[in-house]
Amino acid sequence: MINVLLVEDDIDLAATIVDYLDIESINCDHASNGLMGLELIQRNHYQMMMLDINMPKMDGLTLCNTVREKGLDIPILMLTARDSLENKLQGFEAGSDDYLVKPFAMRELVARVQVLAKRRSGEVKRLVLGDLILDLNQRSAQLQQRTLKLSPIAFKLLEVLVRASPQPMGRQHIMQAVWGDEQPDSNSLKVHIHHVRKQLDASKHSPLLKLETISGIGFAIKAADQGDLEIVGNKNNEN
Amino acid sequence: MINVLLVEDDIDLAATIVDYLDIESINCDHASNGLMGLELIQRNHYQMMMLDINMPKMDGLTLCNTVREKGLDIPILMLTARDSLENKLQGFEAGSDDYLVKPFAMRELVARVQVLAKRRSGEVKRLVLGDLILDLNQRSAQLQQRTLKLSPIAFKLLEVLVRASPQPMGRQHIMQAVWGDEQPDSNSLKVHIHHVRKQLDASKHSPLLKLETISGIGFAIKAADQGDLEIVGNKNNEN
DNA sequence: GTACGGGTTAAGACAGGGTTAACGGATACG
DNA sequence: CGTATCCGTTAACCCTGTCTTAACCCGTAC
Repeated sequence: MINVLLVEDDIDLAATIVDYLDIESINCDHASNGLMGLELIQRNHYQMMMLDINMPKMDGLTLCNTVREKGLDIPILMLTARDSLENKLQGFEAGSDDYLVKPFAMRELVARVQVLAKRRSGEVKRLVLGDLILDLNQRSAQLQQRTLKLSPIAFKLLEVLVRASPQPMGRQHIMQAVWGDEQPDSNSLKVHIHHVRKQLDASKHSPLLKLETISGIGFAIKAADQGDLEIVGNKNNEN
Repeated sequence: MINVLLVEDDIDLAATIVDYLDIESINCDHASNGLMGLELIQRNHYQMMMLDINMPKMDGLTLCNTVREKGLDIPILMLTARDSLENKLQGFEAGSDDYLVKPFAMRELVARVQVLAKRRSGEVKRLVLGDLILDLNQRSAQLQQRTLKLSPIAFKLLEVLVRASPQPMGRQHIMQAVWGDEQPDSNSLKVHIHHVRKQLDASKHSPLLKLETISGIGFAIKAADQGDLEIVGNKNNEN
C-alpha cells in the first residue's frame, strides 16, 4: 500500500485529491498547513509528499527547505498555480523533485505520485546492496551465494532498511513501513532486528554489510565500501 | 561530475542541450536514435537519461520499455512535443520518471536533470568545513575519511557549531540549540565540548580544523585556511 | 594568594538496545 | 483429528553506551 502526504489549504481540492488517490489504492493523509505537515512527516512514514506553495502558517517552499535541512530526502512534488519559470526554479532550488502546475489533470497527478513513490519503494524486482541481493518476487535474500533464512517480517524489515540505505530509519518509520497501522506494542522490532543480524552474521566472512544502530534514532544498513566511494567521489567531485 | 545520456534525433536541439548542460558541469553523451542509445546505456554508466519520443530506428517509448525490461532502473526523462494527457500517461506507463514538453526552458531542463541525477546517486544534504564532512542524512561525521564516533548530543553540538562557523556561539545559544528548554544545570556542555575535541584530535594530522574557545563568550569552530562554510546538497550548487 | 574561567577525568544513574525463552496462534501434515 | 512446526509477540533479564554530575586541575587576572 502506497502511503503519501498532501499539504494543501484548499479543503475542496484536498478532498478531491484524497478521493482520487484512494481509488488508485493510494492512502493519502492530509495536512492543511505547513506546520501540521511538518508534524505529520516526522511522526509517520510516507513514500512521498505533495506540497501546495501558498499556505498559511508555513508555505510550501519553506516547508520543503525545512524538510531538507533536517536531512529527510523524501520525494516532494510541488503543487501550485504559479507557473512562471522563476517559480519552478525556486521550487527545485528548495529541494523538490517535481513541479506540477494547477490546474492539472488528476490522472497526471496520479502518474507522477506513483512514479515518485515507487522510485524508492516500488516494483523494482531486485535490490542489491554490497554483496546482498534481495529478490522481491521470490522473496529470497542471498548473501555471497548463501540464501538467508528469513521469516516474512524479517524479510520485509530487511527490505525496508535496504531501500533506505545508507540512510538510517527511525523506529517509528520502520514500524510503520513493516506493520502498517496495526503495530505490536512491545519490543518486537528489537527481536526481528536481532534475527536479521543473526542471518547477516551467519556468512561471517562479510564485513561488507553492517546493520548499524544509530543511538536515539533508529537503524541503518550500510555497505562498507559505500563510505569509501563517497569520499573518493568527493575529491574529484563537489563542483 | 554528473554524467547523463541524451537520445535525440534532432541534431541541432541535441547540440544546444549538450552545450547548455556542459555549462552546468554536466557531461552529456548523445545518441541520435534508440538503438544507439541502448548500445551506449549498456556500455557506460549514466546517472540519468533523456529520451525523445519521435525517433527513427527505435522510438523513445520502446527504448524506455526495453530498458526497464532489462531491469535497469536508471531515471528517465521524456522529452517530446506531444503534450496531450494520453501521451504523458503513456510515457509514465512505459516507466519514465518525468515528462517535459517541447518547447521548454533550458533552465527547467537543467533543474529536472539535476534532480533526477542526484536522487539516485545519493547526493544528499551535507555540511562541509575544511576536511570535515557532516552527513545529516546518515547522521555520520567524517574527518579525513575517518568516521567519527559521536554520541547524539555530541553530534548535535558539532552540527550547531559547524552551521555557525566561523562565527563564535555563546554558551547560552549553544545550550538552547542543543538541549532546547530543558537544559542540564551543570557543566555538561564543557564535557561534551571535550568529547568533540577528542574526536577531532583523533586524526591529529588535521591542523585544518580548530574548535576554539572565545573566553567569556563561547566557542567557535574554524577551518584553518578558509573560514567559510560550504553547503552542498539538494540545492543546486551555483558557484 | 585567591578567585575565576576553563579543561580534564572519573563515577554513578539511567535509558535504551541486545538477548533469550516461553507462549499462543496458524498452518501443514500425518 | 491430533501432532509438529513455524512464526510473531511478549516479557524478563542483562549489558552497553550515554548523559550528568562533581571533584580536581591549571593558568591568569586582580
